[in-house]
Amino acid sequence: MFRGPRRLGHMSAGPAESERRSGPLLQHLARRMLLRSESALTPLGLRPRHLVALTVLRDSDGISQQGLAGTLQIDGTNVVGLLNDLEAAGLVERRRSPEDRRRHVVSLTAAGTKRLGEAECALADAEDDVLGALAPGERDQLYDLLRRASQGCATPCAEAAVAESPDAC
Amino acid sequence: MFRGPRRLGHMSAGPAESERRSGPLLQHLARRMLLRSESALTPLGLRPRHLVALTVLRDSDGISQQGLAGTLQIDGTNVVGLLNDLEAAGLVERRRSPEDRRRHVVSLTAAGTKRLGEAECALADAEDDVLGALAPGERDQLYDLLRRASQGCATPCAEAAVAESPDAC
DNA sequence: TAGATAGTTCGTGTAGCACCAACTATTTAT
DNA sequence: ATAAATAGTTGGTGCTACACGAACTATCTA
Repeated sequence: MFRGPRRLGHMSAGPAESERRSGPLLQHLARRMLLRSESALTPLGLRPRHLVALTVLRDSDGISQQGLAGTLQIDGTNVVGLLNDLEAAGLVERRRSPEDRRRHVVSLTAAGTKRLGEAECALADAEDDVLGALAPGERDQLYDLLRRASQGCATPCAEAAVAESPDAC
Repeated sequence: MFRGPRRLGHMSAGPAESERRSGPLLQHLARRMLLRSESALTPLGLRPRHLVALTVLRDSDGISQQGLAGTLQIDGTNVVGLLNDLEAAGLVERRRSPEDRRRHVVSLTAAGTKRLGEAECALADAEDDVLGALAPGERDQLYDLLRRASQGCATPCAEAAVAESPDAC
């Protein structure tokens, strides 16, 4: 039962169409993409999470490990292992920061940039598969939105949850 | 070393800017969203994965469990547990299909639709946090793209990987 | 000189899955 | 009618990607 019309214009409690959240869809599509990416990346010796790190590093080169932990939102101790992988493969470089010698400045190597490019080529099929319903222009649009969102919350996100908005929800 | 300009217009192997893939960014943002969603959903007795299922169910009501497994791309045996959770909470319903009585037709209950709406409200802060760099109109645009992509690969995706395209990559 | 901070290593725990086996109910093929 | 396939369920094992804690070094700051 209840397969009827979903009363779009309901007035009080029902969430208007505009109340829809991207979160669950983001997770859904990310998972689908993840599954297809794994096999595509294996020949390159990379895991999806490595690609995420490399992608983030391309946009924020010279970040500290702590900064990377903040951006990726994973624990610092796990960043170590992730970077160990990438550095062992010669894709990233850890250099001591001249200003604060406790810090490691992480950056892509030339090989890392190259490998990232190869990986993106290898992901073409996966993307065709998952985003097949979108026209090429729309995919560009999507990429643009994702990238801007990603850069926008580069680091500061972590403690912004205090803002008290009188949301009508 | 090699911090110099990244030779964007390189001619042969280097991936043009247009070769960028959404996959890694999708994963990145999905993770950020996931982390914030967990705490927001706890008071509602839901996990992020439940929200994904409910969201998918809203768009493909009356799907079979196998169909759901295909859409979510998780093993059928795990779908059982997921639906057990949701059914125990009264949010979804399993009815035997009249045409094929082996099948369970899964659909949102009224309570499920309501809870999903509440959850979407609860996710407002998380979304503000993660998609804060996007203007409201852009968020709508993003949602629209994600949803269309999601519906586009509803089920058939699984075995489409055979298409042989002469990609120049 | 003492304490904080960045990174490292090791170790434990957990959630979300995949995957296998065995079973029931039901449908389809022979 | 009987066999084989299919949808779902249950229970179990194992893996991966993390979180989180403890202990340590090097370095910076008070």
